[in-house]
Amino acid sequence: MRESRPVTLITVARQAGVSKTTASDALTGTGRVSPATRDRVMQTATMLGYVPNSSARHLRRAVTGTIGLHLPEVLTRSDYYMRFVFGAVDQAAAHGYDLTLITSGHGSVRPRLPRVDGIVLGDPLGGDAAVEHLIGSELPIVTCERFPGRDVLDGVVRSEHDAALRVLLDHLHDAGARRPALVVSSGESDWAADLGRGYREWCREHRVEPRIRTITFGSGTEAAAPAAADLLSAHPDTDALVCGPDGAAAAALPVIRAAGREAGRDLLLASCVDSPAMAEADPPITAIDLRPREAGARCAELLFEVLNGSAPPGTERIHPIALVPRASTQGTH
Amino acid sequence: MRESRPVTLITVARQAGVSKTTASDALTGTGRVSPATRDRVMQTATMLGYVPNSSARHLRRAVTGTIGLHLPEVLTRSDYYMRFVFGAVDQAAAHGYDLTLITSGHGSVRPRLPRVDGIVLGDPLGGDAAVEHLIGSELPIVTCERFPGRDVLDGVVRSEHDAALRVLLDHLHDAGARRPALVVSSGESDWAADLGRGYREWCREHRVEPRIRTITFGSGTEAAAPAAADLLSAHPDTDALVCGPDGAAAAALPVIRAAGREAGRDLLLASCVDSPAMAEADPPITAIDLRPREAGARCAELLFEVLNGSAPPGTERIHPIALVPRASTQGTH
DNA sequence: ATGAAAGCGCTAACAA
DNA sequence: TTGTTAGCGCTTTCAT
Repeated sequence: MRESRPVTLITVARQAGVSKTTASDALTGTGRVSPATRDRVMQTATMLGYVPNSSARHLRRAVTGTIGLHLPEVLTRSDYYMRFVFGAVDQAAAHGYDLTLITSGHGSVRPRLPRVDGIVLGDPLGGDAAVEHLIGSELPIVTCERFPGRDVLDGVVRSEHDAALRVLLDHLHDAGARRPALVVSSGESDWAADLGRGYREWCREHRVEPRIRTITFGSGTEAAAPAAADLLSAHPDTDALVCGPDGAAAAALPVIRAAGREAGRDLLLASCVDSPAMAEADPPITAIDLRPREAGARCAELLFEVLNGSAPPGTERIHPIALVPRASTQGTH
Repeated sequence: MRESRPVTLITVARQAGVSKTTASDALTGTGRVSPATRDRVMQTATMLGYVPNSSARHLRRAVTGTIGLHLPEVLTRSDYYMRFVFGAVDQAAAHGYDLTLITSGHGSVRPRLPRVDGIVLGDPLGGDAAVEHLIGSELPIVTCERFPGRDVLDGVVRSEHDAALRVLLDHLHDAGARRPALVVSSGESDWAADLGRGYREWCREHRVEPRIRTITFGSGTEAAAPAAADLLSAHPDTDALVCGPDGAAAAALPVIRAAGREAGRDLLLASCVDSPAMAEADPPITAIDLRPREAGARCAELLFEVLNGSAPPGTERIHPIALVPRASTQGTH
């Protein structure tokens, strides 16, 4: 037997012997009703299993109860973004919000604005038309990492990737590496730009020549292997390899073996993005844990604060990230 | 300047010189209006950038426009589930539906039923209290894989894992393996039960003794390594290792090396769940591609058909899966 | 401290 | 073929 009739506010009100208004005020806790009636109403509500109809509520309040999330189109390849999404969904749910994934709308001609109260942009890429379009919408926007070439919008959650990379390079140095090389994505993303900068600065300070190979953002691991191979053949005395893109370090492992080197011994290897693949590689690969789930949650959190006015526009929050040392940077001591 | 006033149905109607109803009928395509006015209304709608207010629509139609998705609590560890979710979200979006992730509600005492029009259960585990609760809700339910010990609910999308495993075992046999072993999850999931059955049948037909180690569903890769190690030391003449759980095969690689064996040469290795980690392992690991994204999409699709009555209750759909041979099962020919 | 009434934007029923 | 009216469930005036 299907549920006969959903329990509405009126059901509760009648049962508790009060008006719609009072019932509403009691349940939403506006502090307008006496504690006594409030308790009574709440009790009957729980008893009847009342669940507010969010469509009606949203209609009345002229909000959607939904936030939008846009990510670069590398989704399925990336453990990082998957976790980021779940963190954001979690946090949204905790605030009673839904989350809609905003696709870049390859199909539709004029990408329609989604019905959302605000937007989170994960790793906004410079030159991304969809991102530009969203920014033009005047909706509250929080980004994860800065949008290259623009001021902070309503809010930003970002990490100090340059500093973290320098910690990683110091760690490699401690393990004996003197000529570290870097495989990194091109700089449309603030993250990649940060990494490049941190690396170059470190090299300057340590008076070593930068050895960089750049691959397309989101190109994934196919591009990483050739880049690593090229790097190792061009500079055979490289004693440490740092890979930026998610998963690239794992893809470099076969290349390293093919070059007759041994990861973790005569060639240190590290990744700027941690993932299960890094932990389970052989040898396990040292990586920077970007804590994507927390990052996603914090972006959503900040957006809610912007929405309710408790965070001023332009708020910037630093999301801490951490080095996870593993066998791949053990060296020979 | 914030958007002055959202464009509503009335705006469109007035602009097109028709009534609310006609505008509505024109835009929803009920076939009540003349083609001429229909075109005119649609044109003004696009011109004004009209976006229907889904809260109002849902309120009126007495639906939520949302489907629920419940998964076993192994989410973050599993590439499979991540993809599954995105497939379902995609499909839902294509039908104008939102998707709410249903958590097992560790926090709340009495797990509240979510406001959804129907539910997809991914890999429902026997004995899962949250799943039982959802099933008791009388909401339309579609499962991915059968719910152990129960009849098909409103619909099921499932794959023939036993058959696929037999194809895999034949493949190993062709590559010279005669004594294959299996690491699999315990049988609360229909998937794992299927695998166990397929393996035992194959063994019986080929007159070899089954060599199985069982680990907890969702325990991830920590449990897989010891199980594999135990298997190899108990049966040193094992010449092929098949791992069920997502990622377990990659975790087995170090164990295999430690045992002095070489994966793909004197010990074939395969996984029952494909993932990027399998493709990028060294050597790349043969696996069964479960096509999770498509599976998620098909579950959502079937649920929609159940909701609009075009699929009869109890509908069962087979989701094809495929073996992806890689170097890890090359053997010595 | 509480009620009554209006109305959010939409669609289904009833008219014409 | 089209228009008018009512009402989905809720919150917000405005009144008491």
